[in-house]
Amino acid sequence: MNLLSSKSNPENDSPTAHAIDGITIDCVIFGFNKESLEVLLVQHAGGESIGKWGLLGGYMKKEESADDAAQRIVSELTSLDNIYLEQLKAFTNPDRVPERRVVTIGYYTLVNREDYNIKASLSVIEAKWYKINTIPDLIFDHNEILKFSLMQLRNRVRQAPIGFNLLPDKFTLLQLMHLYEEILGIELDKSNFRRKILHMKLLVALDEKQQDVSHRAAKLYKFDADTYKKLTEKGVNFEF
Amino acid sequence: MNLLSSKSNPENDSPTAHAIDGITIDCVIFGFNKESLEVLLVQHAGGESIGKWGLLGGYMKKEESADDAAQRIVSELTSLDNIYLEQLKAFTNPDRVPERRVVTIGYYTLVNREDYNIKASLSVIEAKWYKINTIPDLIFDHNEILKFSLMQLRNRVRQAPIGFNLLPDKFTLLQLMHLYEEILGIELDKSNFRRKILHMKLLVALDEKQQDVSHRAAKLYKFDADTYKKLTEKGVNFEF
DNA sequence: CCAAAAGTGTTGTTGATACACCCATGT
DNA sequence: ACATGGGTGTATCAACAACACTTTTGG
Repeated sequence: MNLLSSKSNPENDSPTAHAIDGITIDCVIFGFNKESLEVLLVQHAGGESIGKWGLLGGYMKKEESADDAAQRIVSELTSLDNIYLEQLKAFTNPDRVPERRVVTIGYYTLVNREDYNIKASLSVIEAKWYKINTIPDLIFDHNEILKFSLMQLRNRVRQAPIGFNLLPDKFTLLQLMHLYEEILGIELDKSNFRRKILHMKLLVALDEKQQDVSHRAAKLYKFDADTYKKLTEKGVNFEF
Repeated sequence: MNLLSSKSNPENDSPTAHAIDGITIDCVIFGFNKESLEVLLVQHAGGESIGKWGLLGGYMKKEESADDAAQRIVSELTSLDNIYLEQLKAFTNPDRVPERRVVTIGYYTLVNREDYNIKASLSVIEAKWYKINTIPDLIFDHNEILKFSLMQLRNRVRQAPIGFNLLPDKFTLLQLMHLYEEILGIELDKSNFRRKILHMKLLVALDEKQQDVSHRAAKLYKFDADTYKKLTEKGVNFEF
């Protein structure tokens, strides 16, 4: 009756015939600078495509999960811990890497550039921020991974307040608005944005104002993660 | 300067130290029956957990992509081609399978039960539909994969009309409404649902009615994929 | 005083929600 | 005639878009 036998659950099979050359992790690291969304790329050091830029990557070790591997790889470069990290998907095209069969699991992360800058000097890999619309030709399928991550970011940002991870702890409403404008590629109305975002009760107004600006100083706010958790069950709508 | 050397792009490294035992594909196959959402599970035939149910799975071959592998594996069981299939993510917990290091790439698919039933007899694996809220204990981390796929389905169904893949070509508005009610776990107002869905112009009214029902026969509709493609750029909102 | 950005108020329109009601058909 | 689901109409309310306006501050 069961001609396919154990094929129905192949994780029990002997794997010899199916082994591949390895699994890597590649991370799209997003940052926000003034008014533009940027990505951290690293210099390709060895191998056949020397000199080209690519995403930060590394091998997944046998005894760690992909999430752990991604956290490790990112903190090796940036010294940042506990950053927002989310898996994109596995990229498995058989000829995505010449000669060998390497599957990569894509991740994207949102970092606060202010935190990053403090510790960037610890890094020993050549790394550089690129604006989202001036990305060069990258190694392997990294352009594809990047494109996918942008799509994912645009989707996720509408459903959860992940955008806050790109900003400093204290920010103005217009900074936040510019962030959304840049990520979503749309223009927003100042007045309507204020009303909507304040209505959500996710922001806490601080007793502080901007310093050293040549115009009226704006009030600073911080994101209230606790309130968010309480609201999150009902589903918050970040459509702008 | 570049102490980490080629580590920055590990896909160029020798893979020997990192090789894992294999990559499998596991598919959550969703179907819709009368008023309930169901999942197709298969009997675990060999290995240590004999007799247990699990997701349909198979090895990814060295020369195929994960998408191709998933299509192949599903059509081997159901004889269905060209079904709606989407990658969930990679599941990589180091001890998700005892003894060996097997990473699986999860997929979910939406099938039309009417099509499926016709050809089900070709299958040689024990397979059975389970209602979404009566799922037994599954092998490995398959319960986790299933849970994740449900979450994903609920999210995706709000943003694109993928739900249609679960219905026959011709359906009534109330069938469609029940589908959304079941997937999202909410109650909908008949009148408001009609208005909203017809407003979208994604449905084409057919010159046909239900047959053999013991009440007023409802008009049949079909989904218009062309109109959807035209509308899809502006973003269609399937929030109910 | 002017530029530039912060911040407030008003108004028309749209769309969601709730609910009442009529219609067609098989038993 | 009545049960069952199919299908229509309407009043109310909340959210959003557009846009005009006032306030604060540095140069």
